[in-house]
Amino acid sequence: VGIREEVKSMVGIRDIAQQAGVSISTVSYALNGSSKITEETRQRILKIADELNYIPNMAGRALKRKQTNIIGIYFTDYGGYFYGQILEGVGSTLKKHGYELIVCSGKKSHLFLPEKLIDGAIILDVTYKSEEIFRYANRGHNIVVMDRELDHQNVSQVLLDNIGGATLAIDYLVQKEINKVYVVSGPDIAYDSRIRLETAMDELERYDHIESIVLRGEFSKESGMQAAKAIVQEWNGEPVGVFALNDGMAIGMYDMLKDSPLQIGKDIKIIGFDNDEISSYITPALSTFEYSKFKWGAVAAEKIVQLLEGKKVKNDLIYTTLLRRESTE
Amino acid sequence: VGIREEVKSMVGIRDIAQQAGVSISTVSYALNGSSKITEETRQRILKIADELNYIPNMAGRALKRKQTNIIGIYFTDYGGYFYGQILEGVGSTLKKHGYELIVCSGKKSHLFLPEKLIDGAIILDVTYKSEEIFRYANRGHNIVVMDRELDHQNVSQVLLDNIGGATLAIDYLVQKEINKVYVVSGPDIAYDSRIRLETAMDELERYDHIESIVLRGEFSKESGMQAAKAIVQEWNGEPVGVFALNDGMAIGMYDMLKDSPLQIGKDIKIIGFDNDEISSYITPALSTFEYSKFKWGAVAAEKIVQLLEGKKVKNDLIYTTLLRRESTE
DNA sequence: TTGTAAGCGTTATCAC
DNA sequence: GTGATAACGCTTACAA
Repeated sequence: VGIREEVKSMVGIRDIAQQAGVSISTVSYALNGSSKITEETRQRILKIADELNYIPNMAGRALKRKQTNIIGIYFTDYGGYFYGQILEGVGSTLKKHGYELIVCSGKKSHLFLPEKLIDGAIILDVTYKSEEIFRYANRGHNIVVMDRELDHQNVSQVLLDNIGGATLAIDYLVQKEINKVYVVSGPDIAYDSRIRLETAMDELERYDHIESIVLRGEFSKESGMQAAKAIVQEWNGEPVGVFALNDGMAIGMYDMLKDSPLQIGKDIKIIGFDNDEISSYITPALSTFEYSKFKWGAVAAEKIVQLLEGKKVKNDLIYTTLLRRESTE
Repeated sequence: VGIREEVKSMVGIRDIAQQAGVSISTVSYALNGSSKITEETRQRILKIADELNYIPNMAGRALKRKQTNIIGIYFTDYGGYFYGQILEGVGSTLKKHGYELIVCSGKKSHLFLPEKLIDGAIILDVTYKSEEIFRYANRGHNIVVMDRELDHQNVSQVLLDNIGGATLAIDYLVQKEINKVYVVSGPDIAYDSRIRLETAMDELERYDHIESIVLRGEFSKESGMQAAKAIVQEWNGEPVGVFALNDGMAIGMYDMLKDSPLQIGKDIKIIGFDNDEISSYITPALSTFEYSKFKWGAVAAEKIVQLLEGKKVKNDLIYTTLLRRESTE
């Protein structure tokens, strides 16, 4: 009782060979579609393999082939909608090229690459240190990064056009008859945050009459609420603009502003980034920057395949477009 | 130019052995912390391994050990928020027990189990046929299912308390002075949908004065819109109730009802299931059934670990609670 | 066309 | 305590 049932002794190519009365190499050839074998024996072997429910052992195969045809994608966490779309893009593209995709998270899974469990990695994970990526790239592993700049022969990048987006965000806000613009930043470790912040501040400098204020956030809803609180406290009745560096924080601000005198779209004009699914459902709908997450993933997938095929790979940019909604009138 | 850079010839235990002037078995012992070795030689070997940047090869190890310490979780698709919470639960729990988690999707990845790339599988994926699960279970593989009933020595289940939820949903609606209740179903293949539908209809039969109508949906926003359209068309001015078998469809209904004379919460009282993140942001906020997705995942993870440890495992149920919000007044 | 045998990188059983 | 050596399941020269 309660004793562990051993996995039924696996059927391998030697079992098939024995059944078929041939050698294991013949079986291997038959299974792998080698042309060195009679169509007749192949059929016979295939039939037996099927009857025995043969499924090749990954470890044995990988050990010999030195590849698994599996790509790993790394995210900071498992957060929502955002990743879903990317995964659809990556997954469907990899499938076309005969690769499987697995989603990984956590420090230990970083080893999948040097352990050779996966043939390549796609990274959108701030907790994955660039230094570590470099180390693996130096070992000869192929990697695509979606969240940083990294110059290496074995690494390719697919980044968002944060600069275009952030510039446009500011330009759009300042034409709204506003004298004060808050920029709610993400964490410093996040590349997207750094670039958006830097760009926004540079752009704001071009407008002398605008007072600009940075509020530190963490890309989380909670930090958005904090930022909103600060804004409410120092509000002087004049309309203000807010560029939240992601939608999550903007949504957090909504939660806070609900119980304040500031009316979104009128007293406070908010613009986010990333086009979260929620952004179109909240009231008033949130202006934001959208881009095809599917395409972003698909392009990343193409890059990793090209790297693995030894092709020359250039970096790419995913463009963003402004969605004007009610939060900015 | 463009020639594929070969992965630097991997350093293995034989390289370490050579460097250290010992045999490979000694190295293996040192690395795996065997007590048959001088602390001194161990330190020396560890140092060399570190200098050489040694990382064990997964395939070699898995081949010998016959296990990988990796668990795979299977979802129907990569859809959003819902899965994120579950993954946090599964991932953190598995980590405690020394297992890694990978997220898989797609037919071919089903083979990871018999290929022995993963030690066990957690399934929440309607496209994973029960017949296939049975087949693998019969081969001796351990599996936890979150979306069906399956009686097998090597399979354990962690299901939602759909019956409790659906019963309560109907009871709650009928006390709202309503004479007509629509049930918007999910697809037949989905266990959760079947149980919720069945339960709701059974419960509705107990109320003679209530007219009940089933509208077929697919758990998608689009199918929710279709359902709403049908309801609007036959509306006679009397308030009606709707039990949407998931929040996604309820949200789709909102989209449609926006341009109709029916006012949500007054003319049409809607209740969903699953507590999507969006449900609290839409206006009016959607009444729904919530449950801890984190816990659901955590329990599933515990089950798979227990199965792998050969322990006796019993099935489990995750309870749901009604969130009363404005969509039902 | 088929068989023999070496080897992929580990682990683990023996001897010593 | 350490070292040969045989597996693990598969692929692939090379031989027959």
